Amino acid sequence: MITQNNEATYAIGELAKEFDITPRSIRFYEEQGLLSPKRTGQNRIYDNKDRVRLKLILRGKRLGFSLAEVKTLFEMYDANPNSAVQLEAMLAMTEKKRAVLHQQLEDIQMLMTELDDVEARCREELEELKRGKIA
Amino acid sequence: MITQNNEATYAIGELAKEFDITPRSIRFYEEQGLLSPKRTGQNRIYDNKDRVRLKLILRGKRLGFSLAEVKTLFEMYDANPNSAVQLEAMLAMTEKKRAVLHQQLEDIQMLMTELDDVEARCREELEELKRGKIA
DNA sequence: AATGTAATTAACGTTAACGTAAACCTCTCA
DNA sequence: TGAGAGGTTTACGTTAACGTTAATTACATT
Repeated sequence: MITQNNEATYAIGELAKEFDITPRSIRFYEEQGLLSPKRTGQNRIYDNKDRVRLKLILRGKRLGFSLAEVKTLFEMYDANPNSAVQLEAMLAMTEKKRAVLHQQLEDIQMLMTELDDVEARCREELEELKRGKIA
Repeated sequence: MITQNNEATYAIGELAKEFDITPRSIRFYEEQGLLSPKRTGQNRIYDNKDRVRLKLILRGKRLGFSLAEVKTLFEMYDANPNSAVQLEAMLAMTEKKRAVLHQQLEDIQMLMTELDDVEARCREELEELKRGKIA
């Protein structure tokens, strides 16, 4: 879709298809204060800045950030774009996330070890059953 | 607590303390059909079998099983204790869980790589800011 | 005019595992 | 006898990120 002043705009369905999400999700992001597209009457019209924001939202999600976290990042950026403060806040968040991931890695590895144990015991008992030791 | 016939029993608060959970949790497990203690009037009285069950519930949770999954394991075991069928069902569940964990491991490792990228870019921009290239 | 496609708002539903009152009983110890 | 400790049931609240109607509107095509 092209408007008079040569600016690309998008309908909600277009963005939804492009990023493989539902329109419901996009409206939800708006409801949460992460997007604020223009309107044509009732219909939402997204411009390039909106599209970039949406991209950033999805990227943040892939990185394991909650929508609330993405929102605070946006707010910091809007208040003070590309400042040292903003960049350091970003670093702080990635550090925090990294710590969480590290903990999760350890948890999962412990679980796997425990699963190994449980499996081993199961297999032993099955062997005994087959040999008729119990049955 | 000791009864006439020399069988150890437990009040809900005792078990809660021993396993470091709340009485509410224990009641919830009962509500979900995972426990069925005797009663003295209204009060719940847990015997050794109940205590073992509770232990197994918590162990299952540590292993990443949902209460619903633990319940099906219990039901299978109750129907046919220590049978090959039961043991193989257990193995099937641990295998499934192992696959999930493996996927999670990969996801987390990808996230960490992405975080590395983001961090590196942040640090570069910070450097530029310090050198006054932008400011 | 009828049909189809895409959009809108509002609001309840979903999942898991409890947390959190509220209002009550009941025993024990000082 | 009065305070406190611990027990009970019932039932709504919590969290996140949407899914899923429903009822309506608007535009385009046939």
